[in-house]
Amino acid sequence: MAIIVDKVQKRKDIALSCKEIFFQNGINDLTISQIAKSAGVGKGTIYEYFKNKEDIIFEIVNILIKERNILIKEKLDALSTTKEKVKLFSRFFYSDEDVELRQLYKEFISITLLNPDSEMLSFQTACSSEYYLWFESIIAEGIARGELKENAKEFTKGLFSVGEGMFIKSSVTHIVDDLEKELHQFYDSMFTMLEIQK
Amino acid sequence: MAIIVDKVQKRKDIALSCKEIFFQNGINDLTISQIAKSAGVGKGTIYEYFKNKEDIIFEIVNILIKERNILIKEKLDALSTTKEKVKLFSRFFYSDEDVELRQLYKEFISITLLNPDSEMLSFQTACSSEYYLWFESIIAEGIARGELKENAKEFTKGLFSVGEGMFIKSSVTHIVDDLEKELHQFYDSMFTMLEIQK
Amino acid sequence: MAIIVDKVQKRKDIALSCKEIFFQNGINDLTISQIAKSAGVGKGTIYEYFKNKEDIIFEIVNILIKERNILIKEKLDALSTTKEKVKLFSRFFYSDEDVELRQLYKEFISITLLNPDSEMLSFQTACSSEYYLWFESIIAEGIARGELKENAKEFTKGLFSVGEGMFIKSSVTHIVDDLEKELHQFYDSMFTMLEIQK
Amino acid sequence: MAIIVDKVQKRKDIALSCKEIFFQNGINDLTISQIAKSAGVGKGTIYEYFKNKEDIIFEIVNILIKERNILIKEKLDALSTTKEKVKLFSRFFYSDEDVELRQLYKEFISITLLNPDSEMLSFQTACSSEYYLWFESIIAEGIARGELKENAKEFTKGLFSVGEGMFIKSSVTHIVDDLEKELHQFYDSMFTMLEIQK
DNA sequence: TATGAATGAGCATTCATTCAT
DNA sequence: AATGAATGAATGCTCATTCAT
Repeated sequence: MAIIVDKVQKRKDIALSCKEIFFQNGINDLTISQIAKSAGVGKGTIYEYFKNKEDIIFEIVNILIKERNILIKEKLDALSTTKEKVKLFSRFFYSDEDVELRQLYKEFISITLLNPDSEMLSFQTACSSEYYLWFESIIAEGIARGELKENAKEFTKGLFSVGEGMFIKSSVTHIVDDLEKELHQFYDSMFTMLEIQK
Repeated sequence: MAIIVDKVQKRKDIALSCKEIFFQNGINDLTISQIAKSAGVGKGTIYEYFKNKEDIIFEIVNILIKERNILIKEKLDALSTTKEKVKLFSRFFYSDEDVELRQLYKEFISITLLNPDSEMLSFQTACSSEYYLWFESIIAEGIARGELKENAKEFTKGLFSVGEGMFIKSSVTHIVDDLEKELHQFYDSMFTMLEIQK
Repeated sequence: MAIIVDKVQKRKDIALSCKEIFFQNGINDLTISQIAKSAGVGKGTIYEYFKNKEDIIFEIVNILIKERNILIKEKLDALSTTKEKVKLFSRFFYSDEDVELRQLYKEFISITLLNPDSEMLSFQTACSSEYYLWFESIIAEGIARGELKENAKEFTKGLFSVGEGMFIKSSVTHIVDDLEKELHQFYDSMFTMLEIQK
Repeated sequence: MAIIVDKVQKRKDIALSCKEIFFQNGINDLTISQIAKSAGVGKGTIYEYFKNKEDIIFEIVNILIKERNILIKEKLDALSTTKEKVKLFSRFFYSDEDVELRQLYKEFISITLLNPDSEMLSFQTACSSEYYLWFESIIAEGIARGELKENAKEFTKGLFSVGEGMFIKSSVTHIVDDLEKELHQFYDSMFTMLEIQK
C-alpha cells in the first residue's frame, strides 16, 4: 500500500521550516519557491498541504500564536493583581521579546485593512477572540474578587482596545513616543479609579 | 514669484482633478496614467509638480483633511460639553458621511504599517498632531472650566487612542460589532467617572 | 483469462464512472484526481488500466459513440428514403439531444488539430470510418434501388464532408447562423439534382 | 515636445518582427518574452501597442491574410471560368505555398473551438466573411454570365464549406487521403451538373 | 515647460505521471 | 494489485519613473 503521511504534522513541519525566512522577509516577500526550498520539498508538494500561500501564512502564525499563548498563560497565572495581568497583555505591543511576532502582526493588520476578505477576517477574529475572552474573564474575576469596582466591566473593551490604538499610533506617527510608558501611565490612572481602595 | 504660486495652485488642481477616481479606486489602484488623464496633462508633467506618486497622495489627503477640519472646527464650536466634543472626534470612525475618507485612512495606515519610511511617518504625524493638540486642549479646557476632574488630563492619550484601537479591531475582526455603540458606551462610562458631579 | 476480462470490464467501469464530470467539465478540465475519486480508486490504479489520460478519454468516447451508434442504426432502419438517411447523419451537428457529445467532438477536433499524433489520428479514423462506411453504403444502396442517379456516387465524400465544414464554420464564425436550415437547404438542392424523377 | 510614433506602423513592425518564431513555434508556444526580444523592445512596450497576447496574434494573422488576399485577388482576375475560381479558393487547404498559414489556421480553429469567446469569433468572422463574399459574388457572376444554371446559387454555402469539411477530416483522420484530388473530383462533379452545356 | 514612449522585474499555481511500499 | 505522496516546469502582465525631444 501507499505511504501514509501525517498530513497535520507535515503541515507544521513545512510551516516551521520557513519560520526564519518568514521573520526575515516579512509576509509580502515570502515566495512559494523559498518556502519549498527551505522545506526541502517541491513546489507542488506545498500545494498538497496548503490551499494557497495565505494558508501557509495562517499555519505559521497559528503555530507562533499558540506557542506564545502558552507562555502568556503561565505568566498570567504567576501574577496576582488584575492590573498586572492587564498590563501583561499590553506587553506584546512594546516588549523586545515579541519584536518578530509584532512585525508580523503589523503586516497582518496591513493586509487585512486592504483586503478584508472573509477568510482573513475569520482568522484574525479567531486569534483575537481567544485573547479577548481571557481579558474579559480577568476583569470579571477582578470584580468577583473584590479587587475592582462593579463598573469596571464597562471598560473591558476600552481597556482591551487602547493598547491596540496606541500601538497603531506609535507605528504610523511620532505622537506616541514611548509606548511602554504611555500604556503604563494610562493603566495606572485607570486602575486608580477602578480599584477598590482598602 | 508668480510662477511659484502657479506651481502651488497647479499641484492642487492636479490633486483635486483625480479626487473622484481616488475615492472610487482607492490608493493602490490609482495609476499615474489615470491621474495624468484626469488632470488633462501628460504623465511627465505630473513629475514636474510632484516628486512621486506618494507625493500626489499626500497632496490629495492634505486637501481632504483641511476641508474636513474646517467642518469639524465649526461643529466643535457648536458643542458645549467636553463629552460631546470628545465624542465628535470619534465620529470619524463610524459615521456615514466619512465613509470615503475613512477608507483612505485605512489604506494609509496599511501602507504606513508596511513601509514606515520617515516621510510617511512625518506626514501622518503632521496630520494626527493637529487633531491631537485640539483634543488635548479640549480636555484641558474641560478641566479649566470645572467640568472635569483634574486627573482627566492623565487620560488624554488613552481617550484619544481608544477610538483608533476599536476602529482597527472592528476593521480586521468581528470582535467589535457595533463600533458606534461601543465607543459611546466607553466614553459615557469614562465621563461618568471624570466629570465633576454638581 | 478471467483476469483479462476483468481488466476490460474495469476499464469500462472507470470510464463510465466519470461520464458525468466528463460532460460537465469537458476534456481539458477533467483531472486524473477527479477520475480516480469518482471511480473510487487511487490515482495510481488508473495507470494500471490506462496508459495515460488520453487513453481514458478514448475509452469514454468509445463507449459514448457505441451507445449512440446503436440509436442511429435503429433510426436509419426506420427511414425509407436516402435523403432522409443522409439528413439523419447531419443531425448530430445541430440537434439538441447531441449537445453534450457535440461539445466533446469539438474538444476532440481541437486537440487533434494541435497534436495530430498517430494514436489520436488512428482513433479518430476508426470512429469516423465506421460512419463513413455506413454513409457510403447508404448512397450506394440509393443508387442500386434506382432512387439516385449513377453519378451520385461521386458526391459521397462531399455530401459527407459538407456537414463537418458548415459545423466548423458555425462554431468559429457567425457566417453560418442557422446550421440546421443551411444543411437542409443544401441537401434538398443536392437531392433535387441527384434523385431520379419518376 | 514628446516623440511622436506612428502607433499603427509600430504595431505592424512588432507583429512582423516575430513572424518567423510565430511560424516556427506556433501560437501556443509563442511567449511575450520572445516577441519582445525579437522586436528589440521591452516587454512593457509590447503592451503599449497590444491589449494582450491574443491581440498580437490577431495583428500578425491580419497582416498575413491581407498579404495573401492581394495575391489571391490577382490570381482570381487571371482566371476565366467559375470552376477555376472556385477551385482556387480550395487551394489554401492543400497547396505547398500556404503550408505555414494553414498551420496557423489549424491552431486558430483549435483555439476557437475550445474558447469561443466573442473577440475570437468576431475576428474569425471578419476574416471569413471577406472570403465568403468573394465566393458568393463569383458564383453570382457565373450565373449572370450564363455560365452556371440559376440554381447554382443554392449551393454557394455548400461549395464554400465542403473544402473546410474535407480539410478538417483530412487533418484529424486518415479518411481523406489525398485532399487535393478529392476536392478536384468533387468540384468537377458539381460543375458538371451546374454548368450550362453549350 | 511639457510630453509620452519606453522600460523590465517579479511570482503563484496546476496536474499528469511515477514509483516506493 | 493497489496506492497516493511527491514532483517542477512554465508564463502573462502592470505601472512608477525617466529622459530625449
